[in-house]
Amino acid sequence: MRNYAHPDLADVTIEHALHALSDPVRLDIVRQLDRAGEASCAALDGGRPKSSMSHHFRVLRSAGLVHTRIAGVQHMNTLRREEVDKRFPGLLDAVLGVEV
Amino acid sequence: MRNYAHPDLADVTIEHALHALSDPVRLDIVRQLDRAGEASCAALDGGRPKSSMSHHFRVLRSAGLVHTRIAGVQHMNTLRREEVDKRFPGLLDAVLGVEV
DNA sequence: TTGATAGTTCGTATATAATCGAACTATAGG
DNA sequence: CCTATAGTTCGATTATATACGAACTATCAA
Repeated sequence: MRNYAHPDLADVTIEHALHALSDPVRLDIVRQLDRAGEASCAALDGGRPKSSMSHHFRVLRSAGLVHTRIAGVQHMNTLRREEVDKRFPGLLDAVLGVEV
Repeated sequence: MRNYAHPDLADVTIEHALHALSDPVRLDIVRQLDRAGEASCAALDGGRPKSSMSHHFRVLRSAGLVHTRIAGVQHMNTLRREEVDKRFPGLLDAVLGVEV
């Protein structure tokens, strides 16, 4: 694995983004990235198996929500905030702003 | 069927709402209700079987997004706009405002 | 009361998604 | 070169969703 492909936000549908956000594990990841700014996969796993997390990060990347950069042995994730905000204005604000 | 139970929005999670909105058929229903204000099930079916539509309306109701009132032989649906806006501020604006 | 209309419920088939162990790949450090 | 670490990929299992025909229920109108 040299590096990841990240889709152009123009190619991401709102359905795709909503689906990615509708899973509790992934929503938790997104919330943590929103606070933390950048984090490795391991830092966000909450005790779940690596293969499960790998699956969820893949879904988040394919929905254009998360960017993953390889930094040595770690894969560092960030929210694609600006791009997502441009493509889906107000969506992340709404989702992240909810009283839980 | 005398009438429907509609959940209190306080009992609806954001995950549940996002999941309900992530299906293209249901998103289409929500868009149409947003424009039309109120519509029967049949008016929104786009040629799909009644049993399929019944399923999707049930999901939308259980996510607190749609209210259904029985009017004679028809079941009239509306978006629960105000309540959803109070529970998930900005969510419907974001979802309905997207460039398709 | 008969028939038409609108929608539900049930059952089943099929598709999609989540979970996670095991084997694998890549990088860093000793 | 060896080992540990971080994460991926594969494959199998299980869970959850979707799709939709068929039979049913409720209402209205003739």
